[in-house]
Order: sequence, then structure tokens, then C-alpha cells
Amino acid sequence: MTQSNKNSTYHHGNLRTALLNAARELAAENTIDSITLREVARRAGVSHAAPYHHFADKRSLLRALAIDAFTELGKQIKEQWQTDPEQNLKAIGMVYVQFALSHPTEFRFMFRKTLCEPIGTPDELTEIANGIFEMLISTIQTMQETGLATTGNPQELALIVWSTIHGLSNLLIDAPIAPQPIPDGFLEYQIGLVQKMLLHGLFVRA
Amino acid sequence: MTQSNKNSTYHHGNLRTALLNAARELAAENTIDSITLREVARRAGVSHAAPYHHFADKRSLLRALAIDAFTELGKQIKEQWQTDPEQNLKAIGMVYVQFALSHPTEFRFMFRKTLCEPIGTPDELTEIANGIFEMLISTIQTMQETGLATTGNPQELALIVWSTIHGLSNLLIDAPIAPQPIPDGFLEYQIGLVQKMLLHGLFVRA
DNA sequence: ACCATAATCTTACCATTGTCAAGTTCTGAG
DNA sequence: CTCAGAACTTGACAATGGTAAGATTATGGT
Repeated sequence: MTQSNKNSTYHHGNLRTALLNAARELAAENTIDSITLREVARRAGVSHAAPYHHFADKRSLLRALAIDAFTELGKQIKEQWQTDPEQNLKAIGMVYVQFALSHPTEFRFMFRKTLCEPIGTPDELTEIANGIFEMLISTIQTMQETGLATTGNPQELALIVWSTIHGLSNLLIDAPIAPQPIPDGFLEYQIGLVQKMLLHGLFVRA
Repeated sequence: MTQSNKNSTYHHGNLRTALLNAARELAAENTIDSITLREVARRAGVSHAAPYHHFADKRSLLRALAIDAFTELGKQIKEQWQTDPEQNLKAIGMVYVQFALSHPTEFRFMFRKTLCEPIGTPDELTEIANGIFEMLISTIQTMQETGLATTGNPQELALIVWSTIHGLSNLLIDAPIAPQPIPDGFLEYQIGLVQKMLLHGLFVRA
């Protein structure tokens, strides 16, 4: 009764993505814990119950953010993909850490296990993450086939590789140490160290 | 009026630690996000406003948990400390990852930057974390002095070392992959890989 | 021993949040 | 055209973090 909008904006048209964007915005301004369904709705210019027609609950909204982030990361890695496996290994590292640094809030979402589906459910999040992980594994396998790396379980080797770049990303973002802001060239240098370490320490040529 | 306890339990006596324990319990049962000040108070058998006499707010309570966890980790590392720097490097890695695996919720607290003091404030959390980090740095320095490692900025090297074990810990706990539960001997093997990688890849002897 | 003062805890209250149920408005397929 | 259902709104509920004011107990200085 109060409102008599002539223009029919009763249906938002693209609310789902508007909500996701609002949530990202909110997270960037503050913390990922400061995301509030009601504030998200408010920013999308919609009532506080509207989101429930696009997401089952708050967790689902957050999970969608995590899925989006993983998808984007995968996309960025694929864009850098070439034929040389050694090159690809480096690309994965650089893209990964840079993604974490330039989208810290999104990066944090990706590893909040709370957001995953209950155990046993086939999880979209898990699938996408596994997709990226398998790019790493196959890179290592290629390196092994071409004699660039030692034999060994590629899965276990890949876990170590992922650990190094994931750990670096995490520490740079969230460790209660870290020299902020990060100096110029620091990233390249550190990634270089990691690269060297992997090639000479893990993938020892026979 | 309702209660007329003869025994004077009006003062809890040790509420602060009781609250912390209740919080840890709650986190372990569910998620660290499921911690509720009111439920914590309930479990400690105390009114919902009582915690505010021991912690400024919820964040302070959680921060105390993080500080406790860092302290405990530091203690465990020191217990394994010996003279051989190579041995110490291994000890740090093992203790670190094992701590993460056996106290996953506490481990997660340690790296929720939200819990740190506002930027600029001298932060107890940062201090303790730096203390552990410096044990790593000094280990590397010792290795350099005794010719076990190449020259290079010990701080930067330490960051890489920390990254590897931190990343491994994180992935094992929170990555949406990870073969759960972790097979027997898996940990030792992976840490072995890391160790090998560091010694042959990062700390190349001249 | 005594009492003021501070520490500890309680009750009452507020705004905000996540979620649900029931109603309202729009849209598109038949 | 119409009407089933999708997209939204309003209103309510219990629970939460936080504050304020009062009750209770401990403590130290005299």
C-alpha cells in the first residue's frame, strides 16, 4: 500500500548475481564474516527475504561465492596454459599466488570447509577444486614422461607442489607476520625460489 | 529469589579458562563459526553477560584461543629442540603438521586475521607468531654458518620453508580434496618429501 | 575486626540477524 | 485471456552480540 511504483521493478531481473556482487563488495569492505544476508539484500535493493528465492540459506550464498572463485582461478590458469610443462608449473604458481593477493577475500572463501556440502554429498566445490588439482597432476606426469622429473606418485608430488604455493599465498594474506605491503618484485623472487626448490629438490632427474 | 545456593558459587573462581575450554569444546563439536558467547557461558554454568568481565567482546575470546594455540605450538616445538639444525628443521615440520592435524580447530583460529588487533596496535598474537618464525630463521642461519645451506636472505628462505609446511597443513585440513582419513605413514612420507625438497632444492650447498 | 571499594556475576533490555510462513505482484505457457 | 507458478514483500520468531544497572562476594587498608 505504501509503494506504488509505476515502473515494474518488482522483479529484479538479475537478482542472483546482484546478491553475489553485493556480498563480494561487503566482504571486501570488511571481513568475510561481516557478510549479512540482510545487508546483502539491502544493497541489492530488495527485501530481506528475497535472497531465499535464489539461495537455500546463507551458507549456499557463500558457497556460490567459493565456487565462483574456484572457477575464476581455473579460468585464469587455463589462459596461461602452454605446451611446456615446466612453463605450466610456473604459470600455476604465479597465477595462484597472484589470485590470492589480488582477491584475498575470495581466496579465503575457497577454503572455508564449513561451506562445503555435508559429507557424502557430491559437492560442486570439490569437483572444481579437483579439476584444478588434476591440471597440476597431469603437468607433473608430463614432466615425468619427458624425463624432466623423477618418478614417484604424481598425486603425492602434486600435493607437495600445491602445498608450497598454497602456503605462500596463505601466509602472505593471513599470517600474523608478513611485511605489509609486499615490496616490488618480492613475489617474483619468492615464486622463483619455489620453482628452483621444486625443480632441484623434488623433481630430481635420474 | 529463585536460587538460594548455600555454597557460595556466585564467583566461579576460574571462569576465564572455563570459558575458553567451553569454546574449544564447542568448536570441536561443530565449527569455529558455531561458537556462541551465550552457549559458551551456558556451558560454563554462568549467565550470558558474565563473559564480558573477562573478555572485552567475542573477538577477544577468540583471540585468546588463537594465542593459546600459538603458545602451545611453540612449546611443542621447543620440546623437540636439539643442537643439530637439520634435525630441528625436521622437528618443526613434523610438529607443525601434526599439531594442525590433531588440533584442526585450534589451528584454524591461529590464522583468522580477523582476530588480530587493529593494524598498528602491538599485537600479542603477532609477537608469538614471530617468535616461532624466528626459530625457523635462526635454524636456517645456523645451517648457513655450518655450510649446510647456501647463502641467501634467511628471512626469505624461512618464508618458503614455512610456506611448505603451512600449506601442507592447511590442505590436509581444509582443502576440498584430500583423501580422508589420512593413511598410516602418509604424513611421515610427505614430510620426508618436503625435507628432501628443501635440502636439495632450496639449500643447495656451494 | 571492619568496612569501603573493586571484582565478579545477574537480570533486563536493545538492535540485528537468519529463517519461515503467508500474502502480493508479475510473467509466460497453453 | 487466464491462471499456475516464479519472484518478491511483509511480518513474525527465536537466538545472538552487546550494554546498562543492580546484586553479591571478595579483598585490602586501617
